[in-house]
Amino acid sequence: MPELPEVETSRRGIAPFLVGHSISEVIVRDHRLRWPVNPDLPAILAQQPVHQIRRRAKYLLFDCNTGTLLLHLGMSGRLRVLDSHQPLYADKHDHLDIVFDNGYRLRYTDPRRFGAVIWTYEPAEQHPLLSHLGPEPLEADFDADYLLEKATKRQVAIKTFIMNAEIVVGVGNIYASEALFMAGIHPKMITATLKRIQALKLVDAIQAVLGKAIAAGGTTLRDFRDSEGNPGYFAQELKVYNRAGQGCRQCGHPIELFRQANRASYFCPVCQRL
DNA sequence: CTGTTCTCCTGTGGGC
DNA sequence: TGCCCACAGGAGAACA
Repeated sequence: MPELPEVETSRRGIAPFLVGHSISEVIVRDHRLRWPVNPDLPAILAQQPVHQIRRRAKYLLFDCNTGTLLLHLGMSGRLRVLDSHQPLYADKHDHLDIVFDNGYRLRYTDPRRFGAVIWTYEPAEQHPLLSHLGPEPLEADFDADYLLEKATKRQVAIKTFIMNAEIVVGVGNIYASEALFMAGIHPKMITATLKRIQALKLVDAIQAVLGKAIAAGGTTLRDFRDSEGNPGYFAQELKVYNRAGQGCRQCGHPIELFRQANRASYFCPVCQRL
């Protein structure tokens, strides 16, 4: 479910309630996430202040005194902040609560349990899950020169390439399709044939689509909700994703759908060229 | 090494 | 209404 804009929307929603406050209690109702939740987590986190909540790729990083809590939402994860006046009934998939000493409670919900909650004592960026990640798409080191340099060494379809977190992080199936449409590039194009002008357009497109999606509070196709339970509004701005058979917003030709690397891939055969 | 496919899990929507 | 199948926003692991 969540790609970079949805994770960033969640971060912005929860941080004001939690940053600077200490954890008083951690309740793990189901430890069976992508990796089992460390049984010592409640003891480790108790009484620790959360100094900041950062995002790296699609991970949220809660910086504490002795280490960092890494949280990934997987496909169906959600975060909410409950206040002390709300009823504490826990639903079927409410797997974890982190209670803070100001009365707020961070609740992690994840029906498919593809998400992860991991404690690390080492600096977060040195953790094996983070240490091989590529640049953040919205930061300066992600540019056309970088993308071209990586692209010329590969023989992969461009959509697979930009969804590879070792190349650039945060671009999932929705925004990969959207960015390629904006850049006028066919999703099957082989990376090694990428021209400089296309690399420039693609970097611009990735940054533009992610930026607009963050501003809209993310994309809600079905599940995604921000920390207050509201949907994201970028779904209505999608140009190709989930629009198979509907007219291209630029040329009117029906949007096509095919399976690429086991994922749905949407494109306009007129506006996007190999 | 590169590139592709499989896998984890539950919920939902479409076809019959 | 019910049953069955295909598929869903991620990404590590296993495979060729």
